[in-house]
Amino acid sequence: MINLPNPTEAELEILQTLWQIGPCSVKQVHGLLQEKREVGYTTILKQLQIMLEKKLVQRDESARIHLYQATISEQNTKEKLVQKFVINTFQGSSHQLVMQVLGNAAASASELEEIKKLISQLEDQDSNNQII
Amino acid sequence: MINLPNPTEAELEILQTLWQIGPCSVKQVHGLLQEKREVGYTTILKQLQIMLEKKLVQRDESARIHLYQATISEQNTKEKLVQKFVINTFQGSSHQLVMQVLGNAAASASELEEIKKLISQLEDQDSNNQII
DNA sequence: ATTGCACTACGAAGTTAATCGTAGATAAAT
DNA sequence: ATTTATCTACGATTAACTTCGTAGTGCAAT
Repeated sequence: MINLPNPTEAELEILQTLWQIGPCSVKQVHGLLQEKREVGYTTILKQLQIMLEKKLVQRDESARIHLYQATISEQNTKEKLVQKFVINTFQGSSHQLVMQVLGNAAASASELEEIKKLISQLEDQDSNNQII
Repeated sequence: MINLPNPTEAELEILQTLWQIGPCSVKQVHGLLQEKREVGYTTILKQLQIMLEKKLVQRDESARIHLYQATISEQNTKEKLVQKFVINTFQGSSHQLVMQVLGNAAASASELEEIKKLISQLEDQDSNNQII
């Protein structure tokens, strides 16, 4: 599996809708994005064509209306983006990022609960690793 | 206080060194960055001049060797960068970002401790807010 | 005084992103 | 069969970023 380039900002915006609704036409993508901001139809079309060249998406050309879908997973893409961001902004310290975000964003009690739960799981894993 | 533009990637790299060592000359910045990657002296000089125009830095021109320093704080800058990143990548859900990072990066036990401590503090604040 | 060094100023080139307009092709509607 | 609407293809533009070379300026050392 070759390594595809990270999506740009505009590309990510499009990917988000592809991840959300699955294979779809330019028109559909444009329709959804149009709700968020003013953007031309051919802009989206062109972006999708560029993304096709970059292999960020693939398309079904069997019908006249082409259907596009993402070739990269949401999870994996976001992992890479986070990784790059952490390197650029926090010199690789993801721990610093977490502290920053938690200190900053007013997390709800239930969200904090969820995070605590995840931490417990991680700690369990850690201790297992050490025991084994 | 007017709102300055977010620093670009190259600008952020320079800002990190300014934050680290305080007011300093082009030569000093270049020296430090040179350790990380090959980069020309005038590249850094030009960047600093551009950053000066953008008011991301200010400089002391009293001596022949100009001294640059950041006009924006590390904390505040990173907050804004994180905010933008969360919007672009996680559609505004910083909670999602935290889950992603924690699940991903192998945090050390002590780091997890630190995060737990912060969460406890946040929870205390929350309950206080609710009581009052 | 002349030469050489260190620093700044500035322009220019190369890239990448993002956006859109126009033209061409295909299908649908009259 | 023409016209109309809908899509795709493609070129062009604009702006931002990054990088560096060259030229100029002033200080220092001979």
